[in-house]
Amino acid sequence: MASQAADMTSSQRIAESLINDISAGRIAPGARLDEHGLAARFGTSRTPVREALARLAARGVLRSEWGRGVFVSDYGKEELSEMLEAMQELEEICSRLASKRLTLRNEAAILSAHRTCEEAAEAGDLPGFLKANDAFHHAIYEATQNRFVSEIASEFRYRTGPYRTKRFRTKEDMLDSVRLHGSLVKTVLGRADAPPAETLRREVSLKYIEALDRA
Amino acid sequence: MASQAADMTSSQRIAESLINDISAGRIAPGARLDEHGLAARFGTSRTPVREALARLAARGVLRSEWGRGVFVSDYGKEELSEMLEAMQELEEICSRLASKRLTLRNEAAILSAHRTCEEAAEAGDLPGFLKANDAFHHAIYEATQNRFVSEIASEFRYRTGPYRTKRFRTKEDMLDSVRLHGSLVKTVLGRADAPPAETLRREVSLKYIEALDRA
DNA sequence: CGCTTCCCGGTTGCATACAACTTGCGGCGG
DNA sequence: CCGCCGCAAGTTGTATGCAACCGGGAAGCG
Repeated sequence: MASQAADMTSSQRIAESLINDISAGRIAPGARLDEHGLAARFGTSRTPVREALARLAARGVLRSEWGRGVFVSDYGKEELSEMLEAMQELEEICSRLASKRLTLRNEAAILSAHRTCEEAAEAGDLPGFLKANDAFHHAIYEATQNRFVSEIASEFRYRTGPYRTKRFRTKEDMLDSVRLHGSLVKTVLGRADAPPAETLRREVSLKYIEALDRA
Repeated sequence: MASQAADMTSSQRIAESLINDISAGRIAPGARLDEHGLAARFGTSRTPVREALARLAARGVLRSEWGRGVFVSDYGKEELSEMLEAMQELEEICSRLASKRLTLRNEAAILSAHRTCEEAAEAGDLPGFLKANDAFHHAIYEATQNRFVSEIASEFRYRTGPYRTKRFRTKEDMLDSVRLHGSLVKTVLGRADAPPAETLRREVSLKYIEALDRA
C-alpha cells in the first residue's frame, strides 16, 4: 500500500506522506498547511512542497485560497452528505462490476480481508480494523477489473478517510460495518441478487454525519 | 464555461487553457508538452507551468515520465473501453439522481440544451454540436444536486473529450447521439422507467473504439 | 561489420531569491 | 470611545540558476 520507493521525486514522497496523514486523520480537516514548515519537515525547499500541494489540491484533498494558504478540505453536513451519497453509488457500481468479473484470486482476497476485518472488530482493535477495512474495500475495487472505476472509488475513500476515523468509536460501530461487509460479500459473490440493504447504508451515512457534531 | 477571471494565478490560467485545448482535441493524446515552450507561449517562467502540469497530471489528464517529459494521456483500446464503461456507469447515476431531484430550472436547461443539440446535428454543424452536447450533459450533471457526482462526471468528460472529437465525423453520428439524448431525457423526466437503452450505449462505445483505428 | 562505451545536448527536478498580496495591529482623526 | 487608514510582518506566487538524469549519436574496439 503506497510504498515509498527510493527512486521517487521529492514532491511525490511529500504528496503521499501528506495524503496518508490526512486520510488517517493525523492532520485534521480545516488545518492549514504551512509551506515553510513542511519544507523544513521534509528537508527540502518550498518548490517540491508547492508541487505536492498543487497535486493534492487538484485531487480535492486540499483547498487553496489565494494569498491565504492551503487547507485540508473540510466538509459541512451538507457536503459530507453529498459525498457519502456519491460514495455509496460508486460502491454499488463496484460491487456490481466485481460480481460480474470475479476471479478466484479476487474472491480469495475479499474473503481474507473480510475475515481479518471481522477479527479486528471483535477484538476491538480500532487501528487494525481501519486498516483491514481499507484492504477489504480496495479488494472489491480491484475486482472490478476496471482501473478507472477503481481509481475514483479509491480517491473518494481518501477524501472520506478523515471522517471515517471519527465515525468509528465503539466496538459496536465496527461490528455494524462488518455486517454491511457481509451483505456486500454476498452480493459480490452472487449469493444475493439485491444490492446490499439500502437501509443499513443510510444508517451508516447518518453515523458519519452524527460524528461531525462530536468533533 | 470556465471563464478566465482576471484575478487568477498564472498556473490556474495555464491549467485551464491546457485542459480546454486537450479536451477539444487541439492537443492530441500522446503529444509531449514542453515546459520551455509553454512558458514562452504563456509569457511566464517555467515555475507556474510546472505547477499547472502537476495539477493536470494529478487529475489524470497528463502522464509524466521521469526525465522524459509530460505527455497528454493516451489510451489504447483496452483502457478506452474501461473508461467508457466507467463513464456509462457515472451517467446512469447522474440520470437516476437527476430524475429524483429535478427542478423546473434544471428541466428547462436540459430541454433547451437538447433542442440546441438537435438543431446543430440536423444542420451538420460539428463544432456547434460538440458544444451543445457538452452543455446538455453538464445540465444533467448539475441536475443531480450533488457536486461530487457532478464533479467526477465532468472530470471524465474532460478525459474522454479528445476521443469524442474523433468519434463524431458524419451527420449520422450526431443524430445517433441525439437519439441517445432523447432516451436520456425521457428517463430523467420520468417518462420512462428503464435506464436508457443499453444496446444503444454499447454501440456508442464501439464507435469511440473504432475511431481509434481511423486516427 | 557489429557491439560497446563515452560524451553531449536537452530536459526535468530542486534550491534560492525576489515580488506581490493579505492580514493584523497601532496610530490618528472624528 | 469608535472607526478608518496605513504600515509592517508574514505569507504565497513567480523568476532565475544550477545539478541530476535520460537519450541519441559518434568514436573506438573486437
